[in-house]
Amino acid sequence: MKLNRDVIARTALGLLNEVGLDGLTMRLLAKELGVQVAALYWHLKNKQELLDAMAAIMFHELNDSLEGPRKGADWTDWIAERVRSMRQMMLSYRDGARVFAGTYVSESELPRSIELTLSTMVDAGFSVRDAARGFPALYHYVIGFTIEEQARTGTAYTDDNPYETDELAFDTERFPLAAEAAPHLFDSRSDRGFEEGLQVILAGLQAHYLR
Amino acid sequence: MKLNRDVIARTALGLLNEVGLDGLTMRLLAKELGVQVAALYWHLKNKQELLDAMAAIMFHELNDSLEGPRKGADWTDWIAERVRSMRQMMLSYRDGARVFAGTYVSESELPRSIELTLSTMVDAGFSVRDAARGFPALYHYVIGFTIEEQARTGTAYTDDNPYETDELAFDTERFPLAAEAAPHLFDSRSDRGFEEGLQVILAGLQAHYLR
DNA sequence: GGATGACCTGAACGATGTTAAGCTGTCAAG
DNA sequence: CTTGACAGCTTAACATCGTTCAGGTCATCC
Repeated sequence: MKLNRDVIARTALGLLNEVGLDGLTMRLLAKELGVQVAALYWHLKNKQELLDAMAAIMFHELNDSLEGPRKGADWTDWIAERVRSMRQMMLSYRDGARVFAGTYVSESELPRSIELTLSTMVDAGFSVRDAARGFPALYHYVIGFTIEEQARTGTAYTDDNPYETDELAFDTERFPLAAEAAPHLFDSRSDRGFEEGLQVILAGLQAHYLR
Repeated sequence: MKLNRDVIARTALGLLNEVGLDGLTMRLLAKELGVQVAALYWHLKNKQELLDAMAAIMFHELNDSLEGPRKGADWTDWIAERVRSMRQMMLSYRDGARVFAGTYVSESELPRSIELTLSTMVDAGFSVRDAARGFPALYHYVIGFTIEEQARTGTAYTDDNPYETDELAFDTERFPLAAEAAPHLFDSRSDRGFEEGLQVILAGLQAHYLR
């Protein structure tokens, strides 16, 4: 198999799910490709460039089949679905959020993705300014949520993951509200929590800009 | 000076601002403390425990002087101020968000901090459930925003930081909205963007739960 | 058929986190 | 006052990491 930037990055993403971000070494990646380590440096300047290429593929995966909303569809449905699929994309790779967040994507799909989002919101009544200022709230929410989500199940703690203490318990006497809220705060079905935050922010965009 | 977990972690936080997270090595930290590397492992099991200790201090710094809102004050003012100071705390250390996010804090201040937040929201009319489900939207927003913010000015790219291309320009023909929105999307005064997202989510909490 | 250049190997460099074994002082027990 | 234990450190080493560099191999073009 011919080696190139893209094959390397895809193989790296495959390995990511087996070994996690900290376990992803250049040597391991080279072995997986049946090649010596130094060969990778013919195609990539350094490891950061590998991570960028991985993030680019993730971004591509998210946006290449992206279409605008159907005529007449509610803008919130379309936006919500985009945000959900962004989380799902990151969740589909171990440490996916850490790889994706803060890695620059120069993909040509970036402007198209932005344009589609803006036009959907503008069609719904946002000004361009408001759409551009408002949407990042959702973007940063997904990033933050998913990073925290994956940190809880991540590799940072090989054993004794402190997040896995069953039901963080609060002192009912001193912290009655926290104790009552604990099942909601540490719900293991984090889909619920994600969805509710998403709805809150959508409601916020509506309330803050559309009336 | 006597060495202990706390002194080590505080020194590490001091070093962080000079060398960044990737530059923060155990050897450098030992040198700063006038001690041999292995000495650190008497006080810490491994580097992850150092990071946890650092995050714990950051959390402490944020919450030890925390007070509830004044009687009669608007709940959004108090919540907004907490969220702002959380961002400022993370910004006050290089790579602060990466250190803080996804690092478990077992501080005894955690329940008090949660209790204070919940009670403020409950006083404002939220049910305990809604407060517990709604507040994380803000929390995750700050995390995501600040991580991205610091990634843009971080150390991942020693030179040629691709975020610093002056004014990401979009093709005005093909992406008219994106081009028009560019000054808002890549505003270097990121305080503005942060504040607006914050207001959006607060409006969302209000709209989604309080009517 | 010899040169060129893309692509890869082989071997090394310095730096990293971490561990094992041994030294040193303090301080309580005898 | 001596002795022994133990906290706290040093010294030395290990495996592994990202990265570099000089030198190979092999198709391609003049």
